Amino acid sequence: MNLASSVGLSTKPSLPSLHSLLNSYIESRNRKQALLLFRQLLEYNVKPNDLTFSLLLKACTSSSSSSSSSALNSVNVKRDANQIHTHLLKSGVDRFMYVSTALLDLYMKLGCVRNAHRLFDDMPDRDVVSWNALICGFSRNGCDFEALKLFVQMCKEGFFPHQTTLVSLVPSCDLEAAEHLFEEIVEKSVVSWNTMIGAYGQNGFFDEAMLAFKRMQEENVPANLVTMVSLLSANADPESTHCHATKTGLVNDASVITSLICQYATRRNTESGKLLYKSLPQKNLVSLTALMSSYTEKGDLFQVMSCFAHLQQLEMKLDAVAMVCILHGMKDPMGFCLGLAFHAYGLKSGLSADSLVANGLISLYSRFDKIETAFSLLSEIHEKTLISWNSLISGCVQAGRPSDALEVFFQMKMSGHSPDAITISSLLSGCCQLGYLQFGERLHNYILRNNHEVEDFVGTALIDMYIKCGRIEHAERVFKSIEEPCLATWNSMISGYSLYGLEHEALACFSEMQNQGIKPDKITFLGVLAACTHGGLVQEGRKHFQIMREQFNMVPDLQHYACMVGLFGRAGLFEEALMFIRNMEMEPDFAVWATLLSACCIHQEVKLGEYVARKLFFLDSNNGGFFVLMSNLYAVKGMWDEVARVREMMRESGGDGCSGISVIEMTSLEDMNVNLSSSKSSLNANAWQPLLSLY
DNA sequence: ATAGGGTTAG
Repeated sequence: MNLASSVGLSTKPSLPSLHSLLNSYIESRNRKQALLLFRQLLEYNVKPNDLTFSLLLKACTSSSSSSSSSALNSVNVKRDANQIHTHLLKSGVDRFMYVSTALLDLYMKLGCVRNAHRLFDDMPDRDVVSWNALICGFSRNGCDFEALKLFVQMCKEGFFPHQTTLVSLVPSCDLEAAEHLFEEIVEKSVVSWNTMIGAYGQNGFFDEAMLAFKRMQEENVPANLVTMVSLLSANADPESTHCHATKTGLVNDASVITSLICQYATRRNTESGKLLYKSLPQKNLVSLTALMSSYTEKGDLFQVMSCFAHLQQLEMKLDAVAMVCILHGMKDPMGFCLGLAFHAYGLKSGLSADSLVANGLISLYSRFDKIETAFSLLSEIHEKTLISWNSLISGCVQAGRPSDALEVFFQMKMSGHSPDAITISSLLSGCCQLGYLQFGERLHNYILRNNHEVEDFVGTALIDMYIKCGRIEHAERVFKSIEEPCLATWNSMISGYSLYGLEHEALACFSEMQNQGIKPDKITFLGVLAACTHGGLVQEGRKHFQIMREQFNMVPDLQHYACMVGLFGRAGLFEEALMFIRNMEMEPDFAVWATLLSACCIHQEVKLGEYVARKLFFLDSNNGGFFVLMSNLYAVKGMWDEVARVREMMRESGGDGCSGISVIEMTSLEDMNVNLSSSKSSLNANAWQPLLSLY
């Protein structure tokens, strides 16, 4: 390839002319051209100086590849940085501190922490700027402890920390230390305030973020667009922030608009999001992605697609993030077809090579039980991240193939990844499906031994696993070890007690939860009502149903109604049950009537039972469950002719009444094969072999 | 120097 023509040079260039060319590449963010020019300069035996390197490094740092969000992570840039490093040493320009510092900064931005550190160690002299680049780099790459250690070392060596260094250290500290650092800053600039607001927000201290913002206003430091963005990501109220941004003129900024769209989306307000997007003078992909994501959350596929049409009208192209967002919205069969079309778009545009998009595709295919496709997608990812593995593991579990999930988990371990909270909670939920207590216990041990935090998700999954595997006392122990259980954790425990017929424990748990200031949701009430039903606590059930509607303004779902019908029916209060069904705000479904029929069986109510069975037949004649119930009801009353008639109807309708499968825990591979080789489960004994000796 | 859209989980 002719390098000269590719960068438009035909004669030996002078250094100043090369520098001005490099400057133009920096402006157009063209890393590749800048490097080509540099290579050509070497071919022409022009000696680069410190400015040449400085410009070249700037071109690398500011480079933005066409679409991928992970531009700076690419292997290519890392390779280029290493080459520049070599030439830097060869030419002796590394004696210029500012050039070495620029390279150090690039290494840090690429995540090459070790290279950066070595470069720093090799530097003959350091100044505050190079120290800052090093400390800031460690902090940005999540090496918080290192960053703090270096900060101390820097102070020991007599350097006075600059405000920048202090700011960059804030994310490395826990919050209290950050506050101390912050108070150390005498002249607090907008940037310092923004950093503190951001730190509060990222740690979930939303009230503190708001307080810091108020203090900042009191001290007459004017907010800028970063303040708005940080506030919004600290869950600030979108309306009042919107108001503030409008008054200060900051609402004209695209990133503020994007953040507002997102924050309105958390309140399910897509209408304001749409208006904000429309107000943008320059449409851009990031804001549009935020808007699409708000529609995705709401399940409004039509609006997602019209956003996509809008994007095409503007002749914009999707990038990886936008693609992932769209794929995430494909949740029904129609969506799956569209998802396939977007897979094709990804293949044509090259986007599907991005591991982000590949992960999104894996979840898409698993959502529709296409596990084989998901498997092959994973195998094609070159740099498999933990998220890629997790996507497939959770995909298998969701598709009802927990043993495949375990197989993938084993492969993941082999490839050198350690499970995180998401891996573990997915696997635990897979254990529930298999009733595989032993493996669940191993995961629990793994969590304890590796000091994994038993946080919301893992804690809830553990409790669920123990409950579904018959060990309520273990579930209780886990529950009691959690200091501040979240709503889902409380819900698990309440419905667990209810499942075991421990209605008083369930109700005690419910009131304890409210004492702790946790607001119940619909799932909580499902557990509470089920507890009342199981325990025959009619009055308690009535009371809680009323509390749910009147005190918490919730509209009951069909499941809540079914629960109540069961409560009345089991107590023999058939008139109340029927009145209740008549007064429902929605059409009773199969489950509601089936609950009543089952109560008829208990109380041998043949006449009502026949009436209900007819209802059920018209609602869903393919669901044969009510045949069995009816047949049992007649049998209890000794009405054998009727039993025979029902059995005959059952045969005619094709229902065999025995499609259930029981799974019991297997303690050896032989057991497993015996128990499951003939069932629907895709359990693969070979996959389990290594697991048994895993820990 | 501080920041904007996204994926995996109960």
